[in-house]
Amino acid sequence: MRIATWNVNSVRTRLDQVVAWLQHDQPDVLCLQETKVADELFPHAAFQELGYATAISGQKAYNGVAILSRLPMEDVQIGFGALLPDAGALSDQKRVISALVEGVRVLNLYVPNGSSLTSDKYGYKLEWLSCLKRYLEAQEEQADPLCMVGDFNIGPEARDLYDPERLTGGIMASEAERSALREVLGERLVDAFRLFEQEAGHWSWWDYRTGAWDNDRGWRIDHIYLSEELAECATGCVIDRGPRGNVQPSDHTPVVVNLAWPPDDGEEADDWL
DNA sequence: ATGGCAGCGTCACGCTGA
Repeated sequence: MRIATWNVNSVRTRLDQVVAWLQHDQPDVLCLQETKVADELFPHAAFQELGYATAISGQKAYNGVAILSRLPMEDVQIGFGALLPDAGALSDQKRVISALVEGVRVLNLYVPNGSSLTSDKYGYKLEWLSCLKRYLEAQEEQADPLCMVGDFNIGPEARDLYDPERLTGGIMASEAERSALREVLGERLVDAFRLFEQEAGHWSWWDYRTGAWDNDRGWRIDHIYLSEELAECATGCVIDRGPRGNVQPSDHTPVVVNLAWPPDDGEEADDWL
């Protein structure tokens, strides 16, 4: 099973690029962030024509997440509110959607950016991450293997930033954000990309401004996290830089994980014997 | 220290993102 994540910065503006990428890469599941469209205007048909079912949680102009799947998708859950009745206003912005695919809980997140360390939005980001931690505790009780993907708006380590000396401590690289993310991951979730690649220089986002793409000044802020039973099945995880080089690109590019899932029945039988 | 680029909503430019 191949699962991908891509912040497309408007699914309508990027529709042709997303369709082309789906046809080329053929993931089983593609999770989108920043769809920036109200549900009634979501371009379902373009994806259905390619054999992908759609699960969406959108709003006008900002945020918005979607899951596209060519495998059967069950039990779609929208917002923190689906598992946390007391999530309240933290569930208002459309940043959380999940679905069960082949017995895997695919959780698609668009973590708030936070704007700057002195902004109210920064406090909201930390609050939101703390709510996510509680949400995952509730999810764990359901006992489904978890594949948590999305735009985390955090570079977890120095090797995830093009200029760690200058950027560490600032927005998306502050200790409070990083430690909130570590709390979310706990002992349960591992970064799929880092199972296969230890070096710096692998980015998923390049600022539109100041020639960041041309100078390869990027960050790795789009991640795929796996619970243990899935991590054991991971056979590769790559960042596909290609779409960032498109004409009129998103500022993010897709991240893809390959899983040998469901596990081979024969192996299970061997284990059992 | 600041703005730079892009999308949206609604039609001139402010808000938001990262």
